[in-house]
Amino acid sequence: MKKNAKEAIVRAAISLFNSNGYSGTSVRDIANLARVNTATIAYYFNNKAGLLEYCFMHFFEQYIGKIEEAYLSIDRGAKECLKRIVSDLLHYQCENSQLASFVYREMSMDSQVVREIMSTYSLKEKYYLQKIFERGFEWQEFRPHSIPYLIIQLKGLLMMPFMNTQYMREVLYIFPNEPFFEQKYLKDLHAWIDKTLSFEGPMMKGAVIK
Amino acid sequence: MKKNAKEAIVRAAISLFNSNGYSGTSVRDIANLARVNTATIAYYFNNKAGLLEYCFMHFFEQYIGKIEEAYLSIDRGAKECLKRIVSDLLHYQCENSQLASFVYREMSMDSQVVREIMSTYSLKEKYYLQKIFERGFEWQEFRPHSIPYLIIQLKGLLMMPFMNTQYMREVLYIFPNEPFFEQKYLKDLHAWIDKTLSFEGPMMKGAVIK
Amino acid sequence: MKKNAKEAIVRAAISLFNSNGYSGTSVRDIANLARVNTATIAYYFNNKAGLLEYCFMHFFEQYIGKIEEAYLSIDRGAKECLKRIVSDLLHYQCENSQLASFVYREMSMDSQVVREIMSTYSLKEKYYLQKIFERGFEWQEFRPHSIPYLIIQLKGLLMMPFMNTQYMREVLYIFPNEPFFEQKYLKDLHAWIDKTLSFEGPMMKGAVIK
Amino acid sequence: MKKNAKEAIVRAAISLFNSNGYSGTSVRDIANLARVNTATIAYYFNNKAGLLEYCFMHFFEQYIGKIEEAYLSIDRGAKECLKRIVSDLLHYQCENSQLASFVYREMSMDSQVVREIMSTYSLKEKYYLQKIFERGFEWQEFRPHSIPYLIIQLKGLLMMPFMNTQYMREVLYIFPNEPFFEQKYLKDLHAWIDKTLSFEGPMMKGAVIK
DNA sequence: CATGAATGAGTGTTCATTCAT
DNA sequence: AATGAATGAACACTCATTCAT
Repeated sequence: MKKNAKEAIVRAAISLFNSNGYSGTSVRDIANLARVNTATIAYYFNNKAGLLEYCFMHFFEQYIGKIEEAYLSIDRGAKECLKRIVSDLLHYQCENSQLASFVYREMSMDSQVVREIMSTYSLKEKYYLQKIFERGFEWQEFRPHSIPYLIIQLKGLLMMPFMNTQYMREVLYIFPNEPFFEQKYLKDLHAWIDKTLSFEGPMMKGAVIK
Repeated sequence: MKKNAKEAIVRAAISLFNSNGYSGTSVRDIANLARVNTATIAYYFNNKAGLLEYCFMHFFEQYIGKIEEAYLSIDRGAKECLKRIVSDLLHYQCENSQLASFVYREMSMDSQVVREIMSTYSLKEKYYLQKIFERGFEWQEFRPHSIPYLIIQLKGLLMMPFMNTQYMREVLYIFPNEPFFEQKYLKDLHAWIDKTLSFEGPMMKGAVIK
Repeated sequence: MKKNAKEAIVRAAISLFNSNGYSGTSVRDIANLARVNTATIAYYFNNKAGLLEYCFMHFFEQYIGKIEEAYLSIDRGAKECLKRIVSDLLHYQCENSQLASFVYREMSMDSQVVREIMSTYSLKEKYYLQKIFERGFEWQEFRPHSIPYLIIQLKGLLMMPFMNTQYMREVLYIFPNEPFFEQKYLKDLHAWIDKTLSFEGPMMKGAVIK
Repeated sequence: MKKNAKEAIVRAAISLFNSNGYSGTSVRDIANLARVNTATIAYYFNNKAGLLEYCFMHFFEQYIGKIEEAYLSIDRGAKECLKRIVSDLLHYQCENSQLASFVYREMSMDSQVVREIMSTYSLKEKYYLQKIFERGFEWQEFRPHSIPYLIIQLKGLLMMPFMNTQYMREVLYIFPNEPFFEQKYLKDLHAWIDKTLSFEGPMMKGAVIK
């Protein structure tokens, strides 16, 4: 247990950042929860900001990884590719719901630190989505539309369940970290791709390709 | 200028809470921006928490007001009613984008204060949406579907542009407080209602009624 | 009730000063208890210090008054006179136990304000007691002894029950504002005068005078 | 000097609490006098209240210790034992006059903190005094009398010189921390035991035992 | 590898007081 | 005669951070 103090710190940090926010969490709180000395955090991450940075990096490294990996299958069609991305990202969020929730929230703050980390990943994500949408328009899989507005909608649908998990649980009785949710919500996301984004449903794709 | 110190405080608070978060903002920062003394904040709102509460109340009072008002037109059809709600809420958010942005973010925190204020409004909102969806199913305007999952999607689409305005501006070049955005995004929301939520478009409704 | 706001303030002040001490009591607390506005206190007493001063003056004016009045009967013998003083002061303390308790405590602070008020009264008190003791020695009513040391003992015995009323009540089950206490304790004080201060008891006095 | 910051804080605290009272003293004042940082006080004592508690504990631990130690000699007679207690306590107070003065004053406040600490010690003290008085009555060393009333008088005589040292110095010209005072006042206390408490003087004890 | 001691800056809050009304 | 609005200064306390060990 004492061996990986670093991991314990990260775990504690994610949990507390998620409940109380970054500036609402003190390094002492984290240290207490992780059962290490306060100075140990400085030892591993230099700063409180360093710890935040580590969490963000950790999250987005994998986040972008999923997108990049799925993008390799672009040749099987834009819709197919997008569906896979949506599926993988949803799965990733479900598995790391606390981290996702906290990262999405903190992203919206004016922090210089966050801003710098984010920009790279945001641009990468935009790049891939843009590519896929353009391909979809070209091959007439998707209804022509403003790409930024599509990105908003897609991200809105994807992120929403993790932006306010407390509301999800206590008002809607939906539990985003249960496997049942993942299956069910994935269908809804695919429905959006099929109905709103695409021309008129899954069958169209075949017709066009031919 | 000295007359309405209270209003100045609220304006400053919304702005700073939006950029730095609630716990990332000190009452002294607010006081400085509002050009009043720190103690004046305590005089009007007792607490920093009291100021937060005031902002939340202010926001949700109007937010629910819009929904209640629009709900009166339920007899003209569920889809029509829902479209009006979406339109009004979007407009309200655009006009108060800072407040909306900050409220949506802070809602996701584990604060006891926020929790208590929220619960009432969240339940009211759910109540009206539920009524509308049920009516839509009954009159066969909407595809039958799990109501909570519809609420997530609707709220996701509605809230997303205001959850991370910085990302919107700097990555997607979309400016949620400009009138152009409102018009354009409203169409997308209506498209979701027509394509994904409803059976197959605006004309269907008449057909069914017949 | 609104007529004599001043009296209400004083009453509230005595009560709160007694429980929480002078610096432990805020003018807002006093104002709240007296059901007046905070500024009303400033109106009547200028200062918080002014209110304290008023309480002290009020207490010592009467305190010294009792001594002066009793001193008029010095010709009936020093012991007789001292017993009357002791009796009157004890009675006065019992009737104003809260005020007495608080004044005795606050006297021991290094406050400049208190110091100045006190000095006059302390010197007056000392003057009369000194006179009485000297007379007692001269007429051989009292055992010759250092006057300051006698004053300490006398004051110690007189003040003690009011210096820690909470201890009196909760540990010794003695209630200094009940009439029973006054009667009983007065006997003890007289006993001290008879046994320790005087030569050998009440009867001696007559013998000497003869 | 930097080594024992804790001790420096306690010394400074006792001095300032004594002059200005607990609530009249700010932690910054204490920190300045002790030449440490304000936060250092929180580091060692958590709270301002924690520092107060420490002072009280420190005082009463030794105070009760003196009583308990002296009580061991109860077999040599109640009067003898009581005289030793009085002697030891007087000596202890003289050596720690500032602390004693401040503790006695603060005891009379309605503070919850103080109340809790006190109760234990007050009861212990009462227990031993009661035992001694009862023994004294039984062996006919002491005049039968209500024990609580005896305790008041004894404590009044013992504590008085330290309850208002400023008055002692400036009005009576008595300096409670000088050795001369201790000797002289001890005689007075013994006189009270011999004259008022006991039957008729030191020799009586032997007579009764026979 | 990890920590206990200590800190300067900053936190939210409360204070006694003022002043136009 | 009495007050509501507003304040500057002070309050106890917590913060992230440093550094010798």
